Amino acid sequence: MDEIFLSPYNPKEAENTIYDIWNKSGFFNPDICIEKEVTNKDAKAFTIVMPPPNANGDLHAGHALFITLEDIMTRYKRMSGFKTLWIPGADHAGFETQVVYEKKLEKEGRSRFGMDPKDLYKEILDFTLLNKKNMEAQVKSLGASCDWSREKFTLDPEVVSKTQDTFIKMWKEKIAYRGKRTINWCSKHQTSLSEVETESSEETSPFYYFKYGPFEIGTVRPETKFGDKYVVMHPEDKRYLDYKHGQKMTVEWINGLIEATVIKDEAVDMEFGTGVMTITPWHSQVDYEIAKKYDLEMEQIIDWRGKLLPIAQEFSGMNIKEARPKIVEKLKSKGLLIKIDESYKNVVKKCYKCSTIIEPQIKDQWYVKMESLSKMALESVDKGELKFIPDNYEKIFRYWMTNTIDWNISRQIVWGIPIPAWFRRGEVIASKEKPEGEGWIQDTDTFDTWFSSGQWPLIATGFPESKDFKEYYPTDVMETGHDLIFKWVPRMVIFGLYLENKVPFHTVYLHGLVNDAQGKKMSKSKGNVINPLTLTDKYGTDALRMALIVGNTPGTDVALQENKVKAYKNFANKIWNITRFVLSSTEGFDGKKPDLIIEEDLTNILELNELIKDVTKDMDEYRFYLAAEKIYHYMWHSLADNIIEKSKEKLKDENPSTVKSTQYTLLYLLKTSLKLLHPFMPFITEKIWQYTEKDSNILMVTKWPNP
RNA sequence: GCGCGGUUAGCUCAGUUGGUAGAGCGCGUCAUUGACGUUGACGAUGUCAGAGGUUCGAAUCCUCUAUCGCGCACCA
Repeated sequence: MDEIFLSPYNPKEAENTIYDIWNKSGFFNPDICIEKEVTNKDAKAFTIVMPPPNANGDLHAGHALFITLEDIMTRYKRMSGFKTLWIPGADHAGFETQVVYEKKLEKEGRSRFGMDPKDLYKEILDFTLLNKKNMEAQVKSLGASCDWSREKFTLDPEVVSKTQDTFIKMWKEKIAYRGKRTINWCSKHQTSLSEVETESSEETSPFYYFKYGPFEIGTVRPETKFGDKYVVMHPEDKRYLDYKHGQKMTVEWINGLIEATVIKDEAVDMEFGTGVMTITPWHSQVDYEIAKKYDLEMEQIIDWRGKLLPIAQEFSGMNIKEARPKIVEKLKSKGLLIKIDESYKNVVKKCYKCSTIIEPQIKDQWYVKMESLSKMALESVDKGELKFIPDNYEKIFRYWMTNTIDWNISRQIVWGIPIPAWFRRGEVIASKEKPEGEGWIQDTDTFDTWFSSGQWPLIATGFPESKDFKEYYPTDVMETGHDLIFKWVPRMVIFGLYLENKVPFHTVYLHGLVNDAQGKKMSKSKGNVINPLTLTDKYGTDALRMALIVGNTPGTDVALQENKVKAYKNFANKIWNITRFVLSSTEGFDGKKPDLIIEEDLTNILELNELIKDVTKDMDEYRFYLAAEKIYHYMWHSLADNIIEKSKEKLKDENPSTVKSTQYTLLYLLKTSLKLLHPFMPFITEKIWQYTEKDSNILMVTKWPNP
């Protein structure tokens, strides 16, 4: 027996060398598995595309969970004889990274405004590439058996080019279009945001009632009201039957007299407030719809920095927050303020990154028509081409796909894939090259990250024509966080169907959030963020992996408790000592199956075979949380506590065939257990394999046991 | 308001098609030095949120209620 077993298991030491052994073996790459004949040439493919971690910082606990899950699937399938490919990636994470970088600039007393966009881009690129290396090293330290030779970065030239091609195709087919409409504007980040990049929170705000000619109008936003010259009410509202649609009247307003026009429209809720409202089409989605319907004038009141425009006269240039009380004060002094309801609750939409209140603005943007695309996505679910784990997410997916609005794909940030479009007066052309003729100006906007990420399964496998694409697309499983069920998953499905007429994967496995030990969401402000790498340093990667997997059902959030990680470190040591016992008890044993296996050993082998059956079924049905626990329980409480205990007597038996039978069985049980455990605890199992199977291939490519 | 999910041992959570409740941590008693003290043996603790229903039988299926969490939408 090797001396290494005389001291307790040292995860750090093992992990440092084991990953290199795997990596150098080349077996992360299915081509090499075939070349070296550990996988059959005509084996069925199993492919996972890794959701590319953002290359803008350290991995968090959620990454550790998803890497573990995907690694378990990958290792299991590889051992089961599949031509297994797990493609890693790195995400430039457009807006996310730009926000991270802007914070960095802010700390340095700098700002992106005033910087040359090219310089800014270069700086963010350097920052990202540096972090990309860091991120990759962390992914490796978690044991990910992905094929690094196929890694892709979301800003690789071919990725950029293919993303742009898709856009041009969509433009030619009129699925992507240029449109002027209400957008979500973050005045801090100076960009528009999609619906999923905003978050709403309920707040209590003063609700003001003002006199507007003969009417009383209510509003929470007096600062937008300068230009309000349309007063809207429901056509059937009995209180206002005397007023006719289109009727004009002169009313006293914030900065003097204004000519107001009566508009009658069903959009007004008669029950709400006084049933009368004035509209501000430029800064409200609902108002915009009304204005468009009657072809009303629209005027911008608030500029892109959140300041009032000259229309506000004396308030011009003032920040809206500061202006609001002053405007109310002025209206009050003119006798136009009727009352203030201080307990009004409304929902405020905010930038999900900086919580700046979103200012609806009207702006030309690029949109993708969603209706026909979401219909295709729904059909693929109907046809059973797309399965969700857990299955209740199918409902959420359907809900999301039945309520789609056109998708704003342009962002006013430099860090991203440029939108290949050109403008000249009223003309628009989508093209990578500058169109013929003079006067064309290139679009400076970039794509929403999800526009490129949505094509990731295609692009990562080499769409549209590579050898890999033919072999590995459609992929098999998309494993990602349940919060991406509406942000990302539908977009991948849509692009897969749109570009290739196939769903990009047949199974969507959704994991939950990793919370702190009390089950509370981790957040920097609460200070309860657990860095997975401090846990792996302390207890080993295998232990963290087990702690994240056991008992964690798909879709359910998991509480990450240090105690639990520690418990699996103990387990690792237990395995180490089982090995120590088995190796020391089988010294001199030739390893060959003896002619006689005594009855007790047969029973033991049968028991393990039952476990293999059970675990294999769990693995096939994605119940990793059960499989892991069963193997754990078997090794500790059957193999160690019972079988090994009893073997001590048998090994002293006078009959050499009893001894041989016992030795053979102990080795068999240990080695088989290691195979079963390998996808979950790859490091320690591989490490031990080096001592139990000196002459054979590495455990990673050893066949999964048959019962 | 609508939707989804949870409510099981002190804590964090499992419980796959309905068949006398499980894990880890924690707790109690005992053991003690040749696999392992990062240990072993034994043990305690649950009206499975509540009520009603289906069933020979319900933590599991159905209905309602309470409560927590999350998501979406909220109209000036």
